[in-house]
Amino acid sequence: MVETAAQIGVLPHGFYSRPTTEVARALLGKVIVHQVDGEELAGKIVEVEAYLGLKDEAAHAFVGITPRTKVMFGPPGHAYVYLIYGMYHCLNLVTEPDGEAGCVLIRALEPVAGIEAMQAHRPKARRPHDIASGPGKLTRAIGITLAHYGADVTRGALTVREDAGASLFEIGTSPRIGIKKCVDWPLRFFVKGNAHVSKGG
DNA sequence: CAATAGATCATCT
DNA sequence: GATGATCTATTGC
Repeated sequence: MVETAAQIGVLPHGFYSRPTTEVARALLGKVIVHQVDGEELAGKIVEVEAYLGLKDEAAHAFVGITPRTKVMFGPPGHAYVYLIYGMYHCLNLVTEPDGEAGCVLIRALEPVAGIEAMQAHRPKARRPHDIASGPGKLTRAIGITLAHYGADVTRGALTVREDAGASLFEIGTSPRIGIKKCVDWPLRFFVKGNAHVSKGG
């Protein structure tokens, strides 16, 4: 890799080696950066959901280790990407120490760099807050695919960085969306009042 | 504005 | 062979 200065502010593995709900809340306000052809496509995380592995019937990792879920049982700070409904990718970040399963689903981003390229990836988005306000939307906007499965998010083209500004915001909590098990667990977290959150804000 | 149907395929049984 | 951690367009109040 050629980047050096570009890696400043990247969150270390230790950031992810903690209880999943703690990491989920801490990820709000952080910035996901995907470098494509020398251009940076970046967005601030404004909505996430925690999936607790073996304790959580709604989590993919609940069924145990399979070719798909094994990355969640490995070391933290890696990407878990999967295809849902045959056409949309979802991006998760692996949490908990090596050997324990857990991940955080990234549900919405507020675009901060490379916005024109993101818009080009999402021709159907009519307004800025339509570009990445949903798990399937953001992966398409910044170009995440199954090729990113298992990628180390502390180095390489896809990274997560500290937020540049010391932004203060309130964290909202709600049940997770689109699942059929553990429907009442309050594991969805979002930046209150932010227009880029998937459900109204 | 709310409800619903259709698109489409990797993964697991 | 069934099933989704979704999005969009369309229909119907």
